[in-house]
Amino acid sequence: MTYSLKETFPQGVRALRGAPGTPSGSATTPDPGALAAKVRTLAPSMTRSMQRVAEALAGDPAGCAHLTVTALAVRTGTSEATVVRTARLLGYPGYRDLRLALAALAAQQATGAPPAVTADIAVDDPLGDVVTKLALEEQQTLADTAAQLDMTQLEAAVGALAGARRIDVYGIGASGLVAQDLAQKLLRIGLIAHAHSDPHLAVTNAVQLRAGDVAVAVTHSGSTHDVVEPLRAAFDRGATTLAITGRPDGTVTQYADLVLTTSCSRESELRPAAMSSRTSQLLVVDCLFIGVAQRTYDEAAPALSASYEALAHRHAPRRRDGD
Amino acid sequence: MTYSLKETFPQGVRALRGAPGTPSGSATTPDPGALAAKVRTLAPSMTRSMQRVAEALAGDPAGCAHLTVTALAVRTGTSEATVVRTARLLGYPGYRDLRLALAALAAQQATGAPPAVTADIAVDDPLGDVVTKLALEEQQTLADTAAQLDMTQLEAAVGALAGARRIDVYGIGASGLVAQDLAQKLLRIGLIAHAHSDPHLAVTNAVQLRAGDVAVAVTHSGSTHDVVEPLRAAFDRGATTLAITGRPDGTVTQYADLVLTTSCSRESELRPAAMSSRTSQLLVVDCLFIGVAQRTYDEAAPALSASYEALAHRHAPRRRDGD
DNA sequence: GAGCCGCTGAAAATAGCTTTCATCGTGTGA
DNA sequence: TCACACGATGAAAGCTATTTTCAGCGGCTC
Repeated sequence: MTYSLKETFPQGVRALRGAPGTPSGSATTPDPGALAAKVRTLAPSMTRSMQRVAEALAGDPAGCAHLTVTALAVRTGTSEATVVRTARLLGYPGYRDLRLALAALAAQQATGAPPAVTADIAVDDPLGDVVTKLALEEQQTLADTAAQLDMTQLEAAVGALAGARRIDVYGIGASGLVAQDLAQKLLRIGLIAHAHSDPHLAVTNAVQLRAGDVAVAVTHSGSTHDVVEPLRAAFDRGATTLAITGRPDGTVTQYADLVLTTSCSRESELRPAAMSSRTSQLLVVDCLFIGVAQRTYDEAAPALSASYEALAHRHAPRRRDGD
Repeated sequence: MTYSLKETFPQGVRALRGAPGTPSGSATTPDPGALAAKVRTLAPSMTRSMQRVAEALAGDPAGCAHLTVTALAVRTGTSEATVVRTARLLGYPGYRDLRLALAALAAQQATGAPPAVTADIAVDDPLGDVVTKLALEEQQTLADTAAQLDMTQLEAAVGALAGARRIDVYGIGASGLVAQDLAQKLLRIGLIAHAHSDPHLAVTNAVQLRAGDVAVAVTHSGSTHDVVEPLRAAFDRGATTLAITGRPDGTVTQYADLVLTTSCSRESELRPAAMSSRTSQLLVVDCLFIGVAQRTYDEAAPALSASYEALAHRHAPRRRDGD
């Protein structure tokens, strides 16, 4: 099987440093649950006709599984080419494989409990409903994120971080907090990590990096200039660069050796995507943290306890546990 | 689709009246579970090579789902024709459809027996397990938090924030990020909110508060001195004080008019409670935010859009969405 | 031991999937 | 405002995978 994929990845450049994005189809069944999430994640980067196809897929996976490329093209009022393009964007080598995943998904849905659909949070929802809906949405986001996380990239990212001489993390706004969270955690296990939210300082720091260092960019949009620039600087200096983004097609991935994609829950007016992406980002951060802690256990464990001890007296009478 | 079926049903007549044995392809999922049984039932009526194929199918449905006719023929040491014949005998119009059913079956099997048990994350867990376990744990935390949240207190807190002249949020370390998150969100909907992580500045600010202002303390331990002090100062000055804490018996609640309790998931060595409390805290913060946004919708909505507009140009070429 | 029957796989035929390419619409810069 | 460039799109060519055909071969019967 030799799929050329020419049309899908025409950029070419990235390939030199190992193109990210492909969901490393190695696993026997790459969890079909990821499909719905992927559709949502990638929808913004789709063209109109591709969105029509994606919509049909998400709407009736079981039905679509029975259709040939041509049939699906007709049903969605598009062409075979578009259907195949959509399949590629969703991470499958071609329509054939998408169809298999679709069948699997349909089976899972049929087996699994009824979806328990969460309606959008409305302006006049009573507070009790808000809590419930929010919790469910976030739970969904977590499941989606876990399902579509590229384990190969994650492994590589953990490896890079664990062996890094120095780690810089860039993030602005809400993503800035996630960046800080990552840096804080890594510091606690004895790594040299810093989060930068000031764009100028970030770039200033980035140009100090070199091979063996790691730079991490956290951005939901994938194109936040103030975050892309530092990463680019680090990339140019030869540091290993990692992007944690909700948009695998964003500009940030051009300068990222490794990409970890976050998925966003349904957005609503009161709760825009940028705000709900946090959950997903934090899960990724935690995975990175635990991964690194495992790899460097001998140094991480004492470092972790040490930081508790250090903070213990900061708490009033009662028991110790760091905040 | 025009399958001639000549070899399998050479009688010709039956086809006209709807051949039996065909799993009535109309149904969305023709029950893939039946496959194993069918193999057993039909095995006696199979030729030797067909049995070899059927055996392979029953033995490793997931694996076979990935194979083309040719590949399966090779694996079973038979020919394409035999594979197709087997598929027909099993009741599918052709190999293509058998393959779909196979994928569905594999998915069902995978879903049916998921370990589900959230054992502690161990040092030697493979990364894939870590991701799954983490996601499950966090989901559990969210459910727990939502379940035990005191709606009366939440209502009251939302009311206080919505009508506040000025809002101060105190938090240190990991909780400091949550504090910042709350402040950022409230700022976006036009409230005057600030997060303080510097204990001295926090106290300095706290003593400026008075009735009509709101002070929020975020602390997992409930007794972080650097957070309790500012809240106490605010409390003494007559401001409305809110504590978001995991320990409703902590010292912080002594100076809190309102208390929102967060719940923490099981802690493990690699993932101490302080670190996992974040999820719960953030859910509470989001509930507060949405609650306030609902109450002040007329001002909140435009303020929210305004902040997107303001940030839009910060993103490189592609479509807008704030970080 | 010879003839018949039907299983079997090689290869031809076809259906379905993938790629290419020309066209069209849209947004951009002069 | 117009010309230009670029990306999206579908028609059709090209190719792969599936299906069908058909000749050969082995076993079974007489």
